[in-house]
Amino acid sequence: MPLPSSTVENYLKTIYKAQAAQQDRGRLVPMGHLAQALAVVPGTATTMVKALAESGLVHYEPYAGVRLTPAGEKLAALVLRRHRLIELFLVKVLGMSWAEVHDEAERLEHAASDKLIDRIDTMLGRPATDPHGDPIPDSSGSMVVPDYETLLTCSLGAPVVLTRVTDQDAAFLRFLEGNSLKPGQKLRVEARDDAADQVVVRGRRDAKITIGMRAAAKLQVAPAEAEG
Amino acid sequence: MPLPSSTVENYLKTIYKAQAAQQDRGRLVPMGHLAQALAVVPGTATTMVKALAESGLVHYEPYAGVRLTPAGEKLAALVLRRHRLIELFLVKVLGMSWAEVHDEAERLEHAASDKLIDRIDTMLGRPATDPHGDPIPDSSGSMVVPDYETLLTCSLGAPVVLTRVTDQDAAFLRFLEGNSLKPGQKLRVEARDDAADQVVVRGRRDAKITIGMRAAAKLQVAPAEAEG
DNA sequence: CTTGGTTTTTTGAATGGTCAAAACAAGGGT
DNA sequence: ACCCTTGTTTTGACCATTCAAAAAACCAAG
Repeated sequence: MPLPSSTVENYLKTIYKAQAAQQDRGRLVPMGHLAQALAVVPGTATTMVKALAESGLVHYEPYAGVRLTPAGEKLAALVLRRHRLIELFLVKVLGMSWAEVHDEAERLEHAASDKLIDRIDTMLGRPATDPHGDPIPDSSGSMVVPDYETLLTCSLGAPVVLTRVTDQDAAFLRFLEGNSLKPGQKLRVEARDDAADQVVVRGRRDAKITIGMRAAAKLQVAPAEAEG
Repeated sequence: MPLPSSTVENYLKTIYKAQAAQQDRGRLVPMGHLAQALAVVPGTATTMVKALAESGLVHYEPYAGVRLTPAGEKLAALVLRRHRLIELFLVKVLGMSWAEVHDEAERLEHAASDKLIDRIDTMLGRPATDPHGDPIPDSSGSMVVPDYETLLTCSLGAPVVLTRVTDQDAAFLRFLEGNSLKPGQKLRVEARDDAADQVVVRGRRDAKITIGMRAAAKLQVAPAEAEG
């Protein structure tokens, strides 16, 4: 009944993202994974998850893991909505860099009222994605999650558009920005070399950019038609 | 050493405002007053204040009261700065009503980083006051506190400008707004009647507005020259 | 002075969130 | 089947913040 604390919101958000990250939604998230993602010891996660289960926000199976209930999923999606709208707002309206908005949003998401979030949403024209290309849930908590290819899986030579970056690390984002690798940028994958752990990309003005495969997997793309 | 929690920030802010509200800065704020302002029982305030004294943020005299040290005063001023810049930002940039921004700012002030606050400050052109006319401390924590008259003390008939409203109650602010009584508005006090608890004011388009003396004391004004 | 009433402090207990470390369960070799 | 590793839960403790209620200090009036 009482508002969820920011701790609760963070647990739900983290479970949500862990579920989304594993191909099979609906599978249980192991406690260890959750604890690590939240930077707490496993015992703490167990305690907290049992409390969340009491409140009907998660389904918990001892020694197996945890999964959001529909109620928990909705709450988590609304936290994500706040987070992503705030990020986009900070970039678009306050001119902050996409590399620094994540931490800021991480704190503001627990303090902003629904009213404020709705205003931001309206002011930004009900945007579909945040600066990293992450989809923004609507006010009822539902969200379309497009299933993109990555620079690791898309076909060689095909023109694509960078649509989503699935890593919020500030240093990584600054690197991308320095190479004009932001959502919307048109690209082609020129070559991949498994042995050398290299993916060679042609970006803005045909500039050649070489990145590792772990990084390439974090850059999602959609097919592009025209020339850029 | 660690960042102050929002609880600590709220105690400091409240002590600061209590000190400012009593004519004599430097006088001790009684525990009872502080407890009431923070909506906690007196014992809680005592406990917390002793901890603040340990950290060197306040000077505490048992059975007498509490006063901010220079360190505490600076911290409090920076909280106030965050609060007031956020309020102004919400009004100016997001178009929210001045009646509803107080509560929002009350939560956001503990979550916004210095970087964000500086950006807001810059975007608004380093404003001197918030939507209620309260002065905004600069980033070093210093602030000019002008000493205004109120609608209760200014001379009858003299043209004045409303400069500051020292009450954040949403219903009161909505009432003022409905009568065009916002900072910047030119006014004259037409009459005062102690017995009837009435202050009669001529405002926008010479509209006559009658308010009680308690309310009049909360409206601060400065002398105005020209006609409005 | 002494008494009475108000304000303040103390004490003991509760809550939410956390950790460290001991105890426990699960599941795959050999 | 057994053991051993790995992951998980339990236990006991701690910190910050709070309340309720008992005890103490203060102060003004007689």
